[in-house]
Amino acid sequence: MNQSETTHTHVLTSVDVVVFTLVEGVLSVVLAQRARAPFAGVWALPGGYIHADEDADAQASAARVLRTKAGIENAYLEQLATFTGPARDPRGWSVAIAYCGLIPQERLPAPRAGLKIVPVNAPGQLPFDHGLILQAALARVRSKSQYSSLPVHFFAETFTLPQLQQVYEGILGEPLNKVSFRRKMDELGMLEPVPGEMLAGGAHRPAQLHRVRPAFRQQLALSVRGL
Amino acid sequence: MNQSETTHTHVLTSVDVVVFTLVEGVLSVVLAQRARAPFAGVWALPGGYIHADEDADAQASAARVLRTKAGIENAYLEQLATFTGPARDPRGWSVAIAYCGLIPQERLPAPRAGLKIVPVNAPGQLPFDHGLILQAALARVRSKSQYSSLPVHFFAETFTLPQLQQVYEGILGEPLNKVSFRRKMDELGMLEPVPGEMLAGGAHRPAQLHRVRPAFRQQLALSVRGL
DNA sequence: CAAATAGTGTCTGTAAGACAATATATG
DNA sequence: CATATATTGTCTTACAGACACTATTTG
Repeated sequence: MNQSETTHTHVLTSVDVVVFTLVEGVLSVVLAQRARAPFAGVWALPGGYIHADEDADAQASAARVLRTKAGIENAYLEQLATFTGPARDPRGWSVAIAYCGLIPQERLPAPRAGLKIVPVNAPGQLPFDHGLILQAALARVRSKSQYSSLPVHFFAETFTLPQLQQVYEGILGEPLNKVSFRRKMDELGMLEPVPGEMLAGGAHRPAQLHRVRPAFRQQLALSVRGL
Repeated sequence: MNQSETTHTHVLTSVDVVVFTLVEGVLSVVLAQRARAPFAGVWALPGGYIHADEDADAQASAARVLRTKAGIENAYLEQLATFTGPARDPRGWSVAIAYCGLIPQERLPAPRAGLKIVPVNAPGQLPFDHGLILQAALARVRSKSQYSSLPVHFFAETFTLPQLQQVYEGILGEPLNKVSFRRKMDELGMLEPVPGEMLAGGAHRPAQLHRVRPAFRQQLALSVRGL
């Protein structure tokens, strides 16, 4: 071995997770208060070191971090990007594998100290490069919402098409055509009506409840064109 | 600090680079022969450890690895994904930040021992999870070629629209409509004709040479719809 | 001028959005 | 029945692909 191969200087390797949820239609992100230095007491994205002895891969690390530091389980997770360099963490050259998560609000744990949900438009000042990571996650969610079924992960079991459309509109920040939206959802073929289940919500016709077809539960449906 | 934070078990952190080029219209990938264990002598994706003392970030590591292990400079690089886990490298739990690169064939170094360019369809058996990484890179290039200007990075300075269309067709593996292709390229607004420069290539009308507008040199033009 | 490829004009079909009609709840 | 929202039908418009025509070179 020559020197360049033996000098694999150790770098700090961690995961950071951006978990989105919808709070009354507003796209929001989960922040956790840091327990220790650096930035002790500061609100930040949930993150932590990889535990080589227990994590099957970095996504498992992300799930573990969410569970232990935020009490969150069963979020939909996908890898976002990896943020690296000598300056992003004061402890030294670091690698942060960032994950992007979606979860319905009702699956979040009860409000607790050290955990808060804030609108993505006003996250406050974030430590490290967490502001950058948040922006990247936001761009990812908005981008994928234009051509995939990603937003269904904001719902637990069943939902109506008008509810789903509202969620898409909340994420994308623009109104969508009702007919086109329903046509698209129909073409994606990923939803099915729950027989006999309607959501009555006022002095008007109730809406049909839908759910994700089992075959699509773990995967996303991608549309070739936009929604 | 509690135990879970002090036990940030060290993991091996490296970069792997998938560099694509076109060899007579065939999408091909650069492989380097491994100099040392594990898999000494085996053909693999160029890769190496991050050097915290000299790399500004992981992309700089990837550029350095390409330069030192393959003699490649000035490739267009973008981060692909990060591959992790205890099993992908026999040395232990590892993190490989994978990059995807594009380069025109004429910018590749002269043929040398320990370096080869093989068609993506017949890369041979690759060590680690490099087969998986290659497939992911391939999917990325094909996907982005459907809605972005990514393939212009297979050309050095100037090219004709028919040449560019052939490249898109080679990557996507299907013929494209000439009129639609030119309309799209025009809409993207990223190309400009080189005044007076034509490519005469036979007993027929010569083609106008184009180049990427300076403003788009370092970025991609994204089309909302497909090409 | 014949042949070959470059580049353009135009038609047609498909898909998205606008508009509006119908359906079904509550009070 | 008045009202409000769900759901569906239909028209219009925009855009991608098919087709064909013109342009320009070599031999």
